[in-house]
Amino acid sequence: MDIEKIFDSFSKNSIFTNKNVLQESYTPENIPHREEQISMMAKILAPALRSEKPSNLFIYGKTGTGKTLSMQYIKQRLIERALKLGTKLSIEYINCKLRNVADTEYRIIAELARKLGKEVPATGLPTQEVYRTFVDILEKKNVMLLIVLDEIDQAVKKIADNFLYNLTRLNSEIKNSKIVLIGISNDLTFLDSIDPRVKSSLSEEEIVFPPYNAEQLADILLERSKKAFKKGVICAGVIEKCAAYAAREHGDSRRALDLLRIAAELAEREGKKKLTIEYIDKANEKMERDKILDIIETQPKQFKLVLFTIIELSKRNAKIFTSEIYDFYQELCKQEKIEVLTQRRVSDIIAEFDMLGLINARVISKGRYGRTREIKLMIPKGIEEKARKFLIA
DNA sequence: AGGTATTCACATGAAACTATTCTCTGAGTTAGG
DNA sequence: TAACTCAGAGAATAGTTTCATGTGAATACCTGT
Repeated sequence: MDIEKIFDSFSKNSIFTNKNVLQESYTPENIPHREEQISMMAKILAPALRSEKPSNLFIYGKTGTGKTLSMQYIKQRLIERALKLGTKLSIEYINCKLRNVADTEYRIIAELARKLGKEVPATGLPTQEVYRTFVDILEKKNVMLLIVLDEIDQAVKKIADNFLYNLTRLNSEIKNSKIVLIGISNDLTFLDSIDPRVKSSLSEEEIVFPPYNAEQLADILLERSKKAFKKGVICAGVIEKCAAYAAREHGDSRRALDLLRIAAELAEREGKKKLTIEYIDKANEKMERDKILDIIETQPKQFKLVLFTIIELSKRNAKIFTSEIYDFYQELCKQEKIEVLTQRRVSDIIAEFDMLGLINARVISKGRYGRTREIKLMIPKGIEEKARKFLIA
C-alpha cells in the first residue's frame, strides 16, 4: 500500500477541474434567471452611492432561490462602486440563524459592532450598553450602513419583533450615519406575523424570488458544470435528471448543486471517468441518509432518549401516541439513571423532531379519550438500525 | 333517534426558575517609592 | 500611591419546570316520540 500511488491515481483520475464551483460558498460572476430581481435591487439601493438613504428592503423566497447569492453579488458591486466614488458605504451581512453567533438581539447588535471594528464581549453587558456602543461607532464613523439580515424570520421568532422596531428607530437617534435594513426571509408568511408598524417600515420595498423551474435549474447546473468538470465527463441526461429532482423539491438550486457534486464524488471514488445517471439516484439516497444520521448524531442526550423510545415503539406499532412515549421514556430514564424530564418538555422535544422531519406528528382527538399527537417515524427502514446505534452510544 | 353537554388527555402558551458564563466595580492587599 | 486580586452584583442565555388555559370529538345524558 503506497500512499503516493493513491495520491497519484487520485489526481490523475479526477473528473473535476474545480470542485469549488459546485460548493455553496462559490459566487459565480453571473446569476442566470435572476436578472430582474438583481436590477430591482440595484435600483432600490443605488441612492446609497450618493449618500442618500435608500428604502428599507425586504426580500423573500424559498430556500435555494438565489436570494443570498444575489444579495452578495449586489453587495460586491455596490462596494466596488462606492470605493470608486469615494462614498462612505458599508454593507454588513448577518445570518440570524447561526446559533451562538447572531441569534439573539444582544448578539446581533454585538456582531454588528464587531464588524464595524469594536470588540464587544459575548456576555455580561446589558443589551442597552451594546446598543450604545453600536450607536457611538456610527456617530463617529459617519457612514451609510446597510444591514443585511438573512433568515430574519428565525430571529424574530426567537426574539419578538420589537427588536426590529428598535433597529428601525435607531435612525432617529443617530445624526451622522444612516441605517438601512435589508431583511431576507424564506418564510413567505413572515410579514403577516409582525407588528404593522414594523412591517410598514421594514418592507418599504419588497422583492420576491420565485422558485426555479426544472429548465432554469438545468441552465444553472450546465453553466457551473462547465467550470467544475473536465470535458466529456457528464453523460447525457445527467443534468436534466438533477434538475428534475431538485425542481420537485420546490426548485431548490442548492440541492441541485449538492446532488450533482455528490454524485460526481461517488463516481470519482469508484474510479469512474464518467458521471452516469445512476449516480444521481445514489447521491440522492446518500444525501438523505447522511442528513438524517447527522441530525441524530448531534442531538443532545435527552433528545436521543426520546428518539430511541420512538424507534423502539415504532417496531410494534406504526402509529404511536405521546403518552406511550412518555411512559417508555420514563422507564428508560430510570434504568439509565438519568433525570426524567416533564411531559411538557417531552412534548416540545417531539414537536422539534417533527420540525426536523424525523417523525411525522399530527394532533388528533380521540374524542372522549382526549387529544394527543399521532406520531409516525419517518426514518427509512434501511438506516433505522444504524440510527439506533448512534442513539445508544 | 336526535340533540346537546361532558369529559378526557393531552396540546399550547406564558412566566418563572436554574445553572453557567461572563463583565464590571469597588474593597482590600501588596510592593515599590 | 499605583497596581493587583478577588469577591459580589448584575447580565445574557439555554434548558427546564410550573402554572394556566385551550380543544376536538367520542360518549353520556336528555328529551320527546
